[in-house]
Amino acid sequence: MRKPTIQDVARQAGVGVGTVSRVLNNHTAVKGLTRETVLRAIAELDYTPNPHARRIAGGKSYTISVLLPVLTTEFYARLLDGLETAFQEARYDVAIFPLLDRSRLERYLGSHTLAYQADGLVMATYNLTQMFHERRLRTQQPTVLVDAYADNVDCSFMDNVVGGQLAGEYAATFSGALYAVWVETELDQLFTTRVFEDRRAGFTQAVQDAGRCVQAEYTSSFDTLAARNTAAALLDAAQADPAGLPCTVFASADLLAGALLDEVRVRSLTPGQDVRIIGFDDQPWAASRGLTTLHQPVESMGYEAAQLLLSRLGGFKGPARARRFEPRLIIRDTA
Amino acid sequence: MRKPTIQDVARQAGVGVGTVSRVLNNHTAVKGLTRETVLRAIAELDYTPNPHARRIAGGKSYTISVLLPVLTTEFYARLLDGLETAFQEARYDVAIFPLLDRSRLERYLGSHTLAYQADGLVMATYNLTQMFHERRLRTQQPTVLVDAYADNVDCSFMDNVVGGQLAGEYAATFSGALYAVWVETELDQLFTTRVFEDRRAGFTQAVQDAGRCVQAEYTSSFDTLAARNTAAALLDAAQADPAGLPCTVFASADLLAGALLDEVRVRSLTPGQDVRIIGFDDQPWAASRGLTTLHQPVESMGYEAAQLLLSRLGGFKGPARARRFEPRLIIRDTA
DNA sequence: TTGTATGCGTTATCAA
DNA sequence: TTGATAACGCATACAA
Repeated sequence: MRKPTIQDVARQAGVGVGTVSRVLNNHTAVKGLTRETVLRAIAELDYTPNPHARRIAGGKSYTISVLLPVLTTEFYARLLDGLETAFQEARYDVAIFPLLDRSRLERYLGSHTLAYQADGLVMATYNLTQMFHERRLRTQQPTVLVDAYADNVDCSFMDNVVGGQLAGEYAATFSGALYAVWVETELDQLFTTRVFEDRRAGFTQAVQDAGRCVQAEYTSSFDTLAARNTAAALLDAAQADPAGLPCTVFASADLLAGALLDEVRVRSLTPGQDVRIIGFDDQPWAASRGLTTLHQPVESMGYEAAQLLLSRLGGFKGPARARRFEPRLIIRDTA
Repeated sequence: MRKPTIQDVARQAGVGVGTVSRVLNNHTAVKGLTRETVLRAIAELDYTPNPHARRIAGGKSYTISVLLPVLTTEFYARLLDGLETAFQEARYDVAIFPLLDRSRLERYLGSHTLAYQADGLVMATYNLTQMFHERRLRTQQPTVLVDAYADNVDCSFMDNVVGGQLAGEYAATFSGALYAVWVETELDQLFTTRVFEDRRAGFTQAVQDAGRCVQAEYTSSFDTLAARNTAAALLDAAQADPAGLPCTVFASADLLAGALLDEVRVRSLTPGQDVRIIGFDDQPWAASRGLTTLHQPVESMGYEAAQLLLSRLGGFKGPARARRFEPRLIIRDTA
């Protein structure tokens, strides 16, 4: 059976197509009663507007392309949630371009689909911007950065420096040795982010300000095996040092904190007592494991990024804006 | 400046719009000369057809939705490559729906976008099909499975049983003990696949057929730390056993093989001599590390899946077809 | 083999 | 506030 069109709805409601269209788009106040009638007709016919027709008539694609690396899925799932919620509210489609690797990025940039496919671009990785600039791809479309910061571009970012500071301030309240585990900066420049550097900077600053110093710092790649080995090395050192325990460890990502928690347990040490642990990210398992960590308002960051872009699409011409979000310390059992 | 339309091209080429359209779609032989003229005009104007107009005029979306889990990115990047190549040739767009988690699946199924957005569906995970059936979502659209098999649905799949057999046959040619490491079946039912069970079945069969038996089997989750621990346990056992070395190990995924290779090196054993290793997947690093492994024609599998779907879209009405692809043993240094 | 005309389902413009 | 109607850019049936 044929899909109902706006014509069918208009007929059913006994109004003109224009009116239906206006209801659909929340246009200039359609009179309450008429609006009701139209909405009822829409419901009765189970009508869904044809997006393609809308696109050609409107001369826009009503689509936003989101370029995002596929890495720590949890984070990006939440980010997408925020983005999609906002865009759906504005009747925009979201086309996701998962950057599985560099060759796929090339593919997207090469394909002309971006030209027609998108009214705007969301880029969820810092270096992508650089790439766009380098390659003179100063994309025609309005662009917004999420979870990244750059001048002259709208962006919605997480203040990882503050996150690190919160961790540092809290860690400094505990007596005993202070340790920190950092994430090795990735080699792949495409997906490089500054988040870990930022967390480190904030933490170091806060610890210094508190007149404390870090006993030892460790670095691990973002990988369970490496994290576990690093945890073991850290605990070896702490246990060997007469003044090493109790100690407080800032693990700059929950993945690292989890590995440390495992290793602490294996050694029959008590988390939160012998070894206090502060993570970062508030992964889904963090609550059940009692991990003290920093929670990031990722959805809000995504939602706001979308709003920034939508305002550009709505004609906003002002200078680039930056929206800052702050992680929040969640105190649980481990510290 | 306005984007050129098909009208502009027709004017520039001195032909009718119909002719331009025909050239665009490789329709009924347009005379060679006319074709040339049109193509030149297209090039001169740097014309790109407006996909939205095409969609509404054609009454189709010319878009294929691809639902795929985001797991072993390497594999899916290659799979997408095969799919996109085929669909691009047929002037179909590909909309990717990365299933980061279950809630996102719900989102896709719930949103009406699939209805208009796709003429066909590619599903890259076995259980998705089940879900579609269970939820009576017997999708209106023609559907094809990739890297999965089911009755009554077109599918293009990798024969992991044969892959396991090849590994088993080759392993059986070596004297000494035989070991195997399997991947723990994932708990998340959504993304469950049968690939590891299949590899195991094939391997076991081949080893039995060769009159050999497996000394010991190990299971590991798909994770570097777990893999490394498993490798250590295996080598502990082998080294403790007077007849344990030299031995041959089938690691049913390169991730496991890599961890084993690391552990072998750490113990100053010689891969390919003390411990022969056969992996599975042929990851990008496999060649440089000399890993003997099974290579899967993933791109071809994707390409063929696309062809199956395209033939349905072209009106093919026959019964469900299944295209089978076989892994190929790549012998390098480790075995 | 090619050109012309019509239709696709919206949005936007202009009257009413 | 609403209805009628002209775009939007392409595919396709039909005519030439």
